[in-house]
Amino acid sequence: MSSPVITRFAPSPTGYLHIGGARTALFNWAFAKHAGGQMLLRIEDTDRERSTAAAIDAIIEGLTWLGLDWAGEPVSQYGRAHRHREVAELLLAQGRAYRCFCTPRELEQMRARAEAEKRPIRYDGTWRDRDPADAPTGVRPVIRFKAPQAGETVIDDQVQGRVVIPNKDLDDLIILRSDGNPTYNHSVVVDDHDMGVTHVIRGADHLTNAARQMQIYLAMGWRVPVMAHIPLIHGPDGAKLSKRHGALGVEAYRAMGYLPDAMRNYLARLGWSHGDDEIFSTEQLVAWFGLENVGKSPARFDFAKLENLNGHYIRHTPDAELLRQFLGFLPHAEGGKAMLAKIDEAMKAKMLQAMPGLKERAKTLVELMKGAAFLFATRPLTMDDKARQIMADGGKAALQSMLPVLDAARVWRAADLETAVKAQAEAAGLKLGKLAQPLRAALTGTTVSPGIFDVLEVLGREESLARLRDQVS
RNA sequence: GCGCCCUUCGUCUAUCGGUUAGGACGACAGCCUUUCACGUUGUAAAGACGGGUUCGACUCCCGUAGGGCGCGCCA
Repeated sequence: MSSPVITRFAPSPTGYLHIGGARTALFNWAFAKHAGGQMLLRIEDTDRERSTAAAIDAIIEGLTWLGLDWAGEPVSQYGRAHRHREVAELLLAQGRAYRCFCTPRELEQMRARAEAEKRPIRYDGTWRDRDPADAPTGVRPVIRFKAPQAGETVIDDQVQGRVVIPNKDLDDLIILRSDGNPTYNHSVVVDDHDMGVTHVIRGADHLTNAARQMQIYLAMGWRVPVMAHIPLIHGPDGAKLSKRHGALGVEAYRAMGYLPDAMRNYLARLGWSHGDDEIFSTEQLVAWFGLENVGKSPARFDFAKLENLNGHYIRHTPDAELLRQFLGFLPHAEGGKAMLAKIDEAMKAKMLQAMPGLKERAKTLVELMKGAAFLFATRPLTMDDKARQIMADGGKAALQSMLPVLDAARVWRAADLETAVKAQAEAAGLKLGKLAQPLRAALTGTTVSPGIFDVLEVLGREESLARLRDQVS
């Protein structure tokens, strides 16, 4: 029996939980749960300017919405700075690190020169073996890790395989800034070690960092955790995921009306697979998840598939539960709060009644919201001047002739009504090209509606049907 | 520029040396439905390229091309 698995999700508070981060969290979570272990949450908040309470809340809320939990309280990396400093001093004392007195300006010049000469951009090791007595006055030094210069660093990655990086390509990284604060690569190692993390699962953008971090583990004589670098998510064009491609926070997806279950399912399938299984429960994900089934190539984000999946989850969620989720979604939706304010118990009952017809047509909760809008229309429905004119011009006759058809149909949508009215009008020899739009608005009270007969069903068929006839005649 | 990684239908993927290269989304066509949606049936659609290794390569090796990531006193 091996030691319990401990994974961690370690986002930096950027203001929202990035979709890629959400998937990383999901993988960490699923892996830990699968192994009967647990996931920890650490906020990489050493960049004080970015680390606001709101940014941290966004991460926690995003994870919670996705249904991912973690053990214990979130760890603040910044809060552990003293420990990072302590380890840096230890490395210094052991001769595994040294003080570097180069100024940022000098380093910049060094980089510029290297670039101009087409040389690898790397710290040249000026202070690596230089006598600290040569130190210029007035320069606060940083502490650099004394990285091995020969040989290679090998990462036995669970996803990427055996990755070999020549040590000559890794320079002496700064572990402690001149202001005494630790840098990322150093903090990560100290924290992961101290927190007992057994498996580090993170984005492939950290692969090179893994090599540098491993050198620190080795220098400290610490056990190196199992590494797994999962491929990044790309945009539809194969390039980096941009804002317009979906590089949004999970909050944005929530606002777009995606169900957390659908999101979780979609994200899990992005880069991971279990044979031909496409739709699976969280329990199945946990039961099936393994690093060996994570692919190595980046996956493109595909809204069409997400939407399809979301539609499936909406359709398969029991009405009452869907209503509950819908109500919880409204505060996050554009215009949702206004709708929420109009929802009382009676309205909830109506919505529940209309739900079977509604959810069949909605791929997102936003569509569900639009679909439900007809329930809020005030009655009797009113016609605007334009509609009235059209009715006088022959629209009334056309519509009247349609009543038997309307009556027979179980469900009508505004868009369909438009088509049907046009067809009917043409058959009657009427010029009603412009009839549909205003008529639609007039009859349903909204521009988007699942249709008249949904209204009738919910309000009471007889009465409303009579009211509709009144309007037309 | 240097290092590392990636490459099967448009997209997500299965395949772990021998398959008619399978599934899903999307697309198209039909059925169901007096509309839409749902459902359902079917069609088109892939191993980047070039060399090897092997009786046999999508699968293993090398190269080329294309793409990605990294190279901060950011994380």
